[in-house]
Amino acid sequence: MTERRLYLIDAFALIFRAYYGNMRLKNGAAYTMARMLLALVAQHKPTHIAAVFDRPEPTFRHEIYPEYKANRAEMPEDLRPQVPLIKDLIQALNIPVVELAGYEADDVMGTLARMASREGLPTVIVSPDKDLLQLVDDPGGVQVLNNRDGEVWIDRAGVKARFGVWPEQVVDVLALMGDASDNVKGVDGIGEKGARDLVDQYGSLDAILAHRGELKRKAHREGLEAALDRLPLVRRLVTVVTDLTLPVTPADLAYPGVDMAQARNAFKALGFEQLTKEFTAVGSATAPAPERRYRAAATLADLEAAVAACRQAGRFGLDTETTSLDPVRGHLVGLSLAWQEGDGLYVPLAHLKPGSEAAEGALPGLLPESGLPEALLDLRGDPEAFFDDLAPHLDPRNLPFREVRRILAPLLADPAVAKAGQNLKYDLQVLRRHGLPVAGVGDDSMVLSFLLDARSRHNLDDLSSRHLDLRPIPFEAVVGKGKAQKRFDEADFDQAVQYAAEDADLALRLCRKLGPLVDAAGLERLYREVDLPLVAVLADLELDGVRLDPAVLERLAVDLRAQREASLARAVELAGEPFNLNSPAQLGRILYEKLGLPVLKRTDKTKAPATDEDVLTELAQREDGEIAQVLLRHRQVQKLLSTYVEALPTMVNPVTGRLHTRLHQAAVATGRLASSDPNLQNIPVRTEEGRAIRAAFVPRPGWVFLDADYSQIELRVVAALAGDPVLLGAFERGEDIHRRTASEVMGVPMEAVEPSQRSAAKAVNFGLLYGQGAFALSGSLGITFKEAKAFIDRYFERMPKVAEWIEATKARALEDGLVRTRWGRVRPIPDLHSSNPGLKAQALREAVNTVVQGTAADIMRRAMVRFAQALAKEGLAARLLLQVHDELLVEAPPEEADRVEALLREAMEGADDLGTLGVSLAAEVRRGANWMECK
DNA sequence: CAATACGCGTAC
DNA sequence: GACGTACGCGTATTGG
Repeated sequence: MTERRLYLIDAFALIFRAYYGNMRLKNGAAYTMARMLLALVAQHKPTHIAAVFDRPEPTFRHEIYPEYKANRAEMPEDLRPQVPLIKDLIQALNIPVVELAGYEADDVMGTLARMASREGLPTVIVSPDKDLLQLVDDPGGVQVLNNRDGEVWIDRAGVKARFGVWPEQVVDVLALMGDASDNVKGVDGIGEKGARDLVDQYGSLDAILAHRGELKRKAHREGLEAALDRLPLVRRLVTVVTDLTLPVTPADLAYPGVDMAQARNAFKALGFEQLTKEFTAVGSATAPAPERRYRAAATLADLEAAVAACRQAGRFGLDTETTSLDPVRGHLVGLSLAWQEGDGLYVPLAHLKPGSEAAEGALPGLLPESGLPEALLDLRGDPEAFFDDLAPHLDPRNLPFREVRRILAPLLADPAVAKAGQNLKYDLQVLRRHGLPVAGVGDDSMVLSFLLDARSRHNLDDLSSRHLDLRPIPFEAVVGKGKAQKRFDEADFDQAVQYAAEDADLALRLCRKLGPLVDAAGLERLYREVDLPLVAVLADLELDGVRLDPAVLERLAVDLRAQREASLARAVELAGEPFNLNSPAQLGRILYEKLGLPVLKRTDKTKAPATDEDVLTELAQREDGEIAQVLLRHRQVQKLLSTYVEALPTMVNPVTGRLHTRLHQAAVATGRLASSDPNLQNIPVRTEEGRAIRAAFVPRPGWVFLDADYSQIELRVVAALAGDPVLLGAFERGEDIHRRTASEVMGVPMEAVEPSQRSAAKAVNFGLLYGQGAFALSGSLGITFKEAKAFIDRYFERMPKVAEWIEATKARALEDGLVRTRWGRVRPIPDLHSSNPGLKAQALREAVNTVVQGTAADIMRRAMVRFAQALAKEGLAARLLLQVHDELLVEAPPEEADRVEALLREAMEGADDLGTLGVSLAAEVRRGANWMECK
């Protein structure tokens, strides 16, 4: 018999969470609410339960304080109609709905909880709202279940731990800090932290008031003095009422359990197909779990049998579990193999003993500050020694790493056995760092999904529900969320097994499903010859990293900090008061309210007066514009310092001494790669000062950098796709394309083109790629709209094929609702048929730009694969370090430099071998002792 | 405290 | 309305 307990659901709080968690589906809030309640009922088997709602009528709080909740936004349009549906749904689940006019759900729950306590019935309040912590009372009394972050139970000690004070002190804290969302003002100068500290120190609000003259902080003393009259009212507003007269008693809330048929009818009426199906099954009172054959390997013989089965199958799903999402941090905790659908074997390697002290620093072999496994990072360390050190802390259910490695290594390294995974790049990196190199990347569900639709989401959860109609165990369900989040090696063992084995199974199933779709879409070659081999190329690139010389940046930092201080001082002097130069809001007040400068532009979202570079440049021209000038300089310096000069050195990996960026293959809708942590695709180059940062990027000692740029690759793509003879001719003759454009459009001979004419032509050429209009061109060139329009018109007159191609591309996009690159990569563009003319125009620009940018991106991907293959074939030591859209950075030993340069040029210039473009590609290679010298 | 939004600025 | 694709920093707000 389960323990008697009353569960009180804070209905609106959960509904809002359900709503924001599932906005995309029609009736998404109702659906998610149903799922949450079913999970709660299945997991906790409550003996008593109620869903408590707020009523729309004003409450006693409005009566004693008219402004109560006056700032509340209306309920979202698409949520309001769901509320009655949700009420019906809850009742269909046999859960009683309780509400009382004039009082909020909090008060009803408070009263019910107190009544239950008196009857000896323990109560659990399910809510993320901190206000309810005041009701907590144990042992055997009231607990709060915050199921926002996984599941967090909060008892008296929990309130103290999370909120800093005991439950009976919560109202005092709330009174001091107020509640912005209810429009209740607390004490000026006291925020949440201040309130907690004060109550903790003095014990209660009354005690604080009695000692208000002695408080340390002036702001606290003055704030309290000013709020003295208001505080009793505030305290009453935030206090939950526990003595209402209710039409129900806890005994009335006994829970009979879900009635399958009744629930099924409700789900069906709401159109929840999956749930309807689940509840159609005969049998138990709760939703039947789909059959899982997921288990952990208990012995090495289990593993050996699995390896044999994988070999037999010729391909298997592979997934690794680690202590960190960052592929160059953390260590292997286990790995999963799945060789037939529905099965999955998890191999546990480094799960900690339950309840063992798992503080990061306490684990042997981890660098104390970063938690990095030292032995594993530089690829030369000894992973087995690391696991030996770990052994005393490990759960006995783990298998010994040394033996597992011996058994698995040949399978993983065998290119004839295909590995299927979700984001295999990550697994490749983790395994290689543990002395388990992988060959035979057979399929990657993330890469497949990206090829089919570059716009959608590609994580395992989304893919599984979209393509398999399965909802995998959420990662958070295993490790928790927020403060209570654990590392994977600390998670519950059995849950970890299910989660991990499922991932390998799902990846295998997704690849089986998506592979044929990619083939059917005519994308097989793009997948097999570009995107799939790119996975291993990027894995290596990221692991290699690039060397950074911190001394270069430190010198730069000293100089820039001095400049920043000087401009700060001058700006404050000109403003007449101190302010935060980094705050556009504060800056706006100074510029436009205090100094009375004219507002030239407003921001898009909030219509606040803009303070961007354009505006400041304009203001700087004025007599009283010195402050704008100073700010421009400050902005530039601050940007360089905060984003690059001070940030980059902190991201250097302490073991490798190198910067390991991440390159994302399935991130950019056009097919470009994206770089992050740090982003090395936006290192400054335009200004001299910014460029100096590139001098800190250096090859390993004794080696050289080779840096290769595609020349005008996007314009070449346009020329080829449009078949424009003027542009194609210019490229074939190796001419300066902007000069040629100027010559054609302005009707002057090539040698007579003025620099200003060339730069105008250059602007038009770039604008072309983005679908720029005359208005924007006039702005960027500082000419009139009329002049710009005439310029563009003449451009298309001289190059009519380009105009035709643009129109044809738009027409095709409108017909298909999507665009494709030269090699078939797909990007759906939903707004193409928008009734909003602005959105539609934007969609058309996106369509044209995507074909150009995406085709160039495909070519660059292919070039990277070709180059990596060439290096491997010739057994060279040179390494590919970075890709910046049209540029590849390589480091090589000096004796390899000539050969590598030839290979690099060949790889890039011949990279349209998947479907000839019809224009020659040109790559320019430079050498240098640092990245700056390569420009 | 953390997550999120915003304004801004860097790259190609 | 009027130029496409990204990522990151600092500030300010929110958390229902």
